[in-house]
Amino acid sequence: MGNFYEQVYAVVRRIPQGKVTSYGRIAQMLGQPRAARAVGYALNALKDKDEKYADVPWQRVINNQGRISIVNRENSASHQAELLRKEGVVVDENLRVNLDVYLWEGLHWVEIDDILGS
DNA sequence: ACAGTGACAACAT
DNA sequence: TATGTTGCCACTG
Repeated sequence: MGNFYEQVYAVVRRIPQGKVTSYGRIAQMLGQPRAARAVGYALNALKDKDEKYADVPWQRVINNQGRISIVNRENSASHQAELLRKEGVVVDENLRVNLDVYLWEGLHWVEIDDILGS
């Protein structure tokens, strides 16, 4: 596992309850604006990890269109929707979230430096 | 070393 | 809006 994954998890852990962000925005925060797919890949890898990563709120990451990206895989998409609704995020019947309301502002460079410099 | 694989995103129809 | 296409990148066998 590369350090990139760890950086992704560190940022995702900072997303407050009731807010969401996108794969692309996380990639930007990490200084790699085109690594959106890799971010999704990193979150996908969480299911193969131990309880040490159980606190990563992966459900708070959706795509840039404000839509849940998980495709099929035994309804895990609706599962993500349920987790978000429990946190107070409104997810419509088409698995869409209003980013104008729930988008997380993200981290400032000082906080980013704190995370990456660990 | 290298081709294949995604929970992406931008752009074109 | 809704699809389809193309470029991307970290990670994996």
